[in-house]
Amino acid sequence: MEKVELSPRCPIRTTLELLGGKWRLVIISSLADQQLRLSALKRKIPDISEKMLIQELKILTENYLVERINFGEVPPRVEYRLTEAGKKALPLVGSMAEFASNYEQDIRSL
Amino acid sequence: MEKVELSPRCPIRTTLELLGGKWRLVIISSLADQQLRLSALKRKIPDISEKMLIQELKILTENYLVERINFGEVPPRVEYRLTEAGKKALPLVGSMAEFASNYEQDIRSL
DNA sequence: CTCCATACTTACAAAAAGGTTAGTACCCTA
DNA sequence: TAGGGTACTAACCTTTTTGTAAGTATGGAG
Repeated sequence: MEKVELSPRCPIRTTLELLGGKWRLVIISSLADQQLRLSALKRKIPDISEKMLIQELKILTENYLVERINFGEVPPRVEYRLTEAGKKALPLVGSMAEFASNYEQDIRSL
Repeated sequence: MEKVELSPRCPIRTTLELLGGKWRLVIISSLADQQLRLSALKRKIPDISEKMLIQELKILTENYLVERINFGEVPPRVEYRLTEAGKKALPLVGSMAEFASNYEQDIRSL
């Protein structure tokens, strides 16, 4: 729930602390090519609960992976986008996609 | 605890189901270049509990990412190694390491 | 015949993650 | 002045994950 303080130098652990869990990478990949408001993210990730979405966005923001832009309007308008550090998680998403596709291949031919 | 049945086609989800959690990728990266017996893995990952190590190895084995080799000796001798499918998780470990290193850079210059 | 080493199991408990539901604040519009 | 749309909070509960501690099986060495 709070800002992550990194454990002593296992890069896997570091990455898991920042990006682990069911939703963070899904959120990041949803922001890959457009900044979106909360309501749009909700629509893009239909099965996430509102609580988790907001909570995870908050953590990602606190860790400088996502930036929150408040337009100060009423009704509220807030948009989220990846920071430069956050964009660097995208190759990881790519690796995961590739692993998944390889895996399904490999399993079928078994 | 049981063999994973894949959810309908989100590659991130697929990969998380197979490799998510605190230990699986650590185990996989420990087996990257040598097949090891349980006791050796325990030494290599000192802070994993025996139960988790065995449990996660079992799941990885059931999902064809790790192979269990039983030498049928007494006292028991069992070794674990990555399958071809398991080796394909290594680039993912690489991406995670790179992300972590980038991240620490980016954070420092902030 | 007792003990040892190794892999593994089981029962239980604690902690973390995720989900549900109801509510708040804000100003605008009707 | 009542209601609507949007982002967000809070209290509570369930489920999942992880950890702890004790115990099992095996055959050979002493």
